[in-house]
Amino acid sequence: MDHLRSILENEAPHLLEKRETKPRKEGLTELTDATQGKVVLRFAPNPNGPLSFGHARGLVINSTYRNMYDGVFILRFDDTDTKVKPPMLEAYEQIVEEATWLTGRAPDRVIIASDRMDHYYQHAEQMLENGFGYVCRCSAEEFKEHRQAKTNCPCRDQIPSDNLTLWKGMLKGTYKPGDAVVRVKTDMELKNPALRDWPALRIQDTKAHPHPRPEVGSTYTVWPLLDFQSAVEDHLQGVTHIVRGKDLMDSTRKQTLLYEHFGWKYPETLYWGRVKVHEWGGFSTSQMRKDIESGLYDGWNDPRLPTLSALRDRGIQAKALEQFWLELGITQKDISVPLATLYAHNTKAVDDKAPRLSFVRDAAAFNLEGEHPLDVKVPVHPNHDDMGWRTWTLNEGTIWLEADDVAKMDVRLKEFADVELHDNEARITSIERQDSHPIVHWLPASHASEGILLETKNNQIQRISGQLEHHNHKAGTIVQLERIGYARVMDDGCLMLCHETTDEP
RNA sequence: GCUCGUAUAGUGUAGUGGCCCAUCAUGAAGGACUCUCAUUCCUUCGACCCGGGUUCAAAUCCCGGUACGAGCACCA
Repeated sequence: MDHLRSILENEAPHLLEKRETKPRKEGLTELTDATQGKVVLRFAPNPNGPLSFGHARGLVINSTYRNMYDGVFILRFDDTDTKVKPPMLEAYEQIVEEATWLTGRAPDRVIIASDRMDHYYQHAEQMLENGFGYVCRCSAEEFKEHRQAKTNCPCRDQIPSDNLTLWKGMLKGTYKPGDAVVRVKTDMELKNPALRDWPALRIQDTKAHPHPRPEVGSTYTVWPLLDFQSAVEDHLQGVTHIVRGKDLMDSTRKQTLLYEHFGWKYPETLYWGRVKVHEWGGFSTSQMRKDIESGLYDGWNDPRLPTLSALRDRGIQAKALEQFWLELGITQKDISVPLATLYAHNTKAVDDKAPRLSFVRDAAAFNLEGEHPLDVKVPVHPNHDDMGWRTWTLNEGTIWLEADDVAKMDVRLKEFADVELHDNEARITSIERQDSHPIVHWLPASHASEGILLETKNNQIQRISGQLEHHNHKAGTIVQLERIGYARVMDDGCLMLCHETTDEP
């Protein structure tokens, strides 16, 4: 090897020079077949509750692609189930608002499936007329057997006119839920059992389970299933690219078969794997809904819940969520991530703007003894003089110290003086800083009031009481409590810790 | 069971046959700066699932195994 190297050095030294390393890929991978200005993307959450952490991925990825290609981003409500996953009326508005907050702009288009039933009916009829769909009157169990045995169900051979008659019957309310369903004719021999003559529309009892939107209510009893509704709508909206979870891979295959029947071109599709968060495990919208109704949680923005509104109320910035999801990209791997990663992004988003504030937990009172200047001036932000100063006037002698710091005996009151602690006395030993005194945060009693810091820990909300520095930050401001962490101002006396601490093992 | 998918440091991620004794972030440990246990900066730690094959050359291509995940709903 060394010999070869020396030969090369003499004969062709340029071969030994290191070539420039390829730059690391930045941002999302390019979409295939994407033309600037011609890309149409959509994200379709079920409005059966407000958005949660996982939904942020769909929003961030799709809207980032929208921006990359100067395309169109559609927010679509797939609200076609009134019984198993009934929509929540308030969620429609809230989701649009949350999506706007997260992506920094309103969706280019908002589509509500329950407004567009006529389109789905038309396409169902077209399907029956052209013989690539049929009305199946088998029970779910009966059909399941056909699917497994790869045998055609008797309804499959009905001629279009008979199917149309049955379809009219479905619309008129002749059948009850489960009595009739419209199927897409694929092939019962297909390798993947999920694709064999899949159901496209079914009957729902909207008298017993009305749609929560008053303009829809009990108007319709025949409803499209996701695979059909979504496929037709994607075509009508001219969607060019779909990015979605890989649990929907079979959905793509079903829909591609439908597109072939209609003679449409299916959008380019990308998938991501499942994401779990260490600290949260599994949460489903319907489970959260139950737990809120039963009183286990205070509401959708309960800080223990992984909803977007809860995260937002805890002071997680849209930018941090965006960075977090972009960093994960769109791999199909199933992953489990710690919240620490999100918090690291949030710290970056928040620190430079966060005013500093003192909060003394489990405050112990001390009398200040000794000579000292009357005023203490502390910066609002150590790196930004232009953010101003906090001035504390020490006309009274009482100061607050954290219970945990009291044990240290000799401490440096941050930005002020070294003191010795005896009983309830804090005797000033030096105004100048002496080495080796641990620096602690503190407050003069005249500039502090009783306050509460809320922290989510082990799925509990801890209320930490203490003395909070007087301030006039508006509710919603993210401050940094010195030596504690970032917190969001709830109201004058109450703060919420942004990044909960984890107990050391 | 059938079908489909994925496997790179503790956690994520880059890498599409030679730029790779493998990138970046996060994490952990140490340090500098700092009158915060913050921010910023520096250093260190640590990985190509296993076994075959193709090739002059494999993290990368092929086959097999293993592990994990998803779908097989008249839910989305």
